[in-house]
This record gives sequence, structure tokens and C-alpha cells, in this order.
Amino acid sequence: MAPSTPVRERTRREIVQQAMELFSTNGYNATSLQDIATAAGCSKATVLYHFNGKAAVLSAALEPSAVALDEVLAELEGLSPAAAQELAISRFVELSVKFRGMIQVLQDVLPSIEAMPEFTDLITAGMRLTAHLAGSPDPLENAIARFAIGGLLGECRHPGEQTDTELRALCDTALRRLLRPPT
Amino acid sequence: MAPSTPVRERTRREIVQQAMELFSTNGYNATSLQDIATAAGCSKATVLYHFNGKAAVLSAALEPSAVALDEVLAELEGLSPAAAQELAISRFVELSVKFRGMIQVLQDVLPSIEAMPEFTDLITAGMRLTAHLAGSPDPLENAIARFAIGGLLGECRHPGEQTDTELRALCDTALRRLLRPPT
DNA sequence: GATAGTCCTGACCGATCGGTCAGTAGTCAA
DNA sequence: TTGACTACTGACCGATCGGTCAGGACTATC
Repeated sequence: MAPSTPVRERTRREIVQQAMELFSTNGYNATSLQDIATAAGCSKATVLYHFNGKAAVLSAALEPSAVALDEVLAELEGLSPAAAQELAISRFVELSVKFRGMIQVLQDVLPSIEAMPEFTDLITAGMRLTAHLAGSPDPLENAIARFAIGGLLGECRHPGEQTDTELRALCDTALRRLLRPPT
Repeated sequence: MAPSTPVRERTRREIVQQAMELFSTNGYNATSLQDIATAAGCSKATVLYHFNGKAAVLSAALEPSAVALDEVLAELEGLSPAAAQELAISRFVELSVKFRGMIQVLQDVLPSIEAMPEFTDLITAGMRLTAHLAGSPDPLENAIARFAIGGLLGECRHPGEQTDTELRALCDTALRRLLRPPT
């Protein structure tokens, strides 16, 4: 592998950054490689010189959130179900607000994500988080957790319409009502 | 207008039916006019002979659910907020299970639906239902209602993975936890 | 049999997509 | 000065998309 020269890194970073912006705004499928190249100030061929296809660009754009998700999962390891659920809720709200743009992208890619081998790790990580959110092996509670994630994904589709604080309050309230109903 | 001969109606119905099937399975954007034509046993030109563009096919496929939604809204008219919310929840669950296939399509089209004048009525109907689900003008409750719809849309993306009964139970539980939390 | 209208189709169009490739400018060590 | 390597690009490719259009097959009417 090349020792990643400064020039190489600068271009790559610019491409990824512009790709994140465009993916967040317009979705993955509606963003073309040409769009990314134009925004990054280079040619489409350059994008494909640095990344092995469009999915690789998405993978790079998704990496920070994937890393953050893995960190949360590591933090959850070994906790009791109840404690893990509690922590999972607050950490998930944080992640959702921080990566709201990228979360919408997931929504867009979800139907065809199984055909992209780049994202199998991300999928299993998501499923593990879902299990923690459910808090119990009950299939209904697991479905509720999926429901919660779906609602959150949907709500993160409207960037700019609500502040981070509003979004955090909404997600926190909704997740707690769904996942920790008073007995 | 032509007096809608039997032949015309038969072909139209076949196209719409196959389009519903394909839209439900693969989403709107991932379904081409050629796919619809092949499934309906005719040519792409025939589809465009009967419908004024791809969006018109979607509009026809969505019509039964749009009609059902309007009926529910009419039923809600004049009720007190609390009674309307209660009825809106159960009716919405029914609708979601009945039209689960088409609901996923909405998810797929939502980002670009504002550019399609065919669906302005459907959007306003959806917003009115959201307001009824919220049960109060509180912005947070309204956001929660949107969250609920988003979760439901997301959950309806997995056709065949759960029975109608399971889906009904899930939606009912989730909606009631979200929208009618114990005070 | 001629005419008109309905239903349908193959051939074609321009646009856009993701992706390939030969080649160019610049840098740097020998 | 030369040769190797990096970063990059314009031109091009095949495929697919939604949509158009002239015309054929069929039927009903006169």
C-alpha cells in the first residue's frame, strides 16, 4: 500500500466530506459520482481513482458513524440487560443527533444494502444495538425496538427543520415511551 | 373521455395490479416501466398509452389507500381531540396492515414527492391524520406522531416476515405507548 | 368493401448512470 | 537527464432509464 501522502489524503478527505453532504441532503441513490466530483472540485475519474466504486465512497462516508456505533457496543458489553438498555437508549439518541445526516442515508440504502458486502459489519452492529434496545428476548419487544429505530430514521430525514436540542428531546421521549413503558 | 370499454379496463387493471406488486416488493424508484410492462404481459409503450407517465401509474396504484385514508378522515371529523385520537390510532393500524405494501412505497417516494403534483392531496391527508394522532397541538406530541408514522412505515418494509396479526399487535402496542402514555 | 376508432407495439430518442482506460503533468531519486 | 511513480483527467463505454411516434391488427359502423 502507498504510504498515504498528504496530497492523497487531502483529496480523499474532500471527496468524502462532500459525499457526506450530498448523501445527507439528497440521499445515496439520488447522488451521482459526477455530483460528488463537481462538489469536491475534481473529475469523476478522480473519485474512482481514490475509491473502488460508489459503494466504497459511501463506506468511507459512513465510517465515522460505524466506529462510533462499535464503541457504544463495546461499552454495552457485559452489562445487565436493564442497564444495557438504559445506556443504549441515551447513547443511541446521542449518535442519532450527531450523525443525523448519515442516518438518513442508511434509510435510503437499506433496501439494497444486503447486496453490498461492504456493510455486513454495520448491519450486524445495528442488529446487536436493536437487541440491547429491546431489553428482552421477547419478539414483540424486539419488534418495538425495530419500530423505534425506524421512527428515528424517519425523523432524521428532515435536517434543518429542528435544532439538535429539539431532536434530542424528541428521540429521548419517544424511545423511553416505547422501550421503557411504566409497568 | 372514452366510455372505458371492457378491454381497456382489463388491461389497465392488470397494469395497476402488477405495478402495486412490484412497487411493494422493490420500491418505486427501483421498479422500471419495463418491469411493470413485462409483469403485466404487455409492452412498455402500452403502459404509457394507458397512463400519462410513471407517476400516473403510482397514483393509480395508490388510489385505493388514498380513498381509504379520506374515509377515515371523514369519520374523524367533528370528534373531540381525545376521541379522534383514539379512533385515529385503531383506524391507522387497520390501514397500515391492509395497505402495508403500498405504505412502503410512500417511504420510497417521500423525498421527491413534493415534486409530484399528483400527490398533494395525499400529503395534506397524511398531515391531517398526523394531527389527529398527536391529539394535541403541542409540537412535541406532533413530532411524536410523525415519529410513530415513521416507525410504522419502516416496519411495513418487511413484507412476509410477519403475519397480519403480528403486525397489527406490534403497531397497536407501539402507537399506544407513544401516543397515549400513562399520565 | 370502405371508414373510423380502439388498442397495442417495435423502433427509436436523448439523458444519465457507474465505470474503464490511455495518457498527461508534476515530483523526486539516481 | 532520465526513469519511475503519484495524482489526475478527458474521452469513451455499455446499460438503463422515462418517454415519443408512426404504424399495424382488430372491431364496429355505415
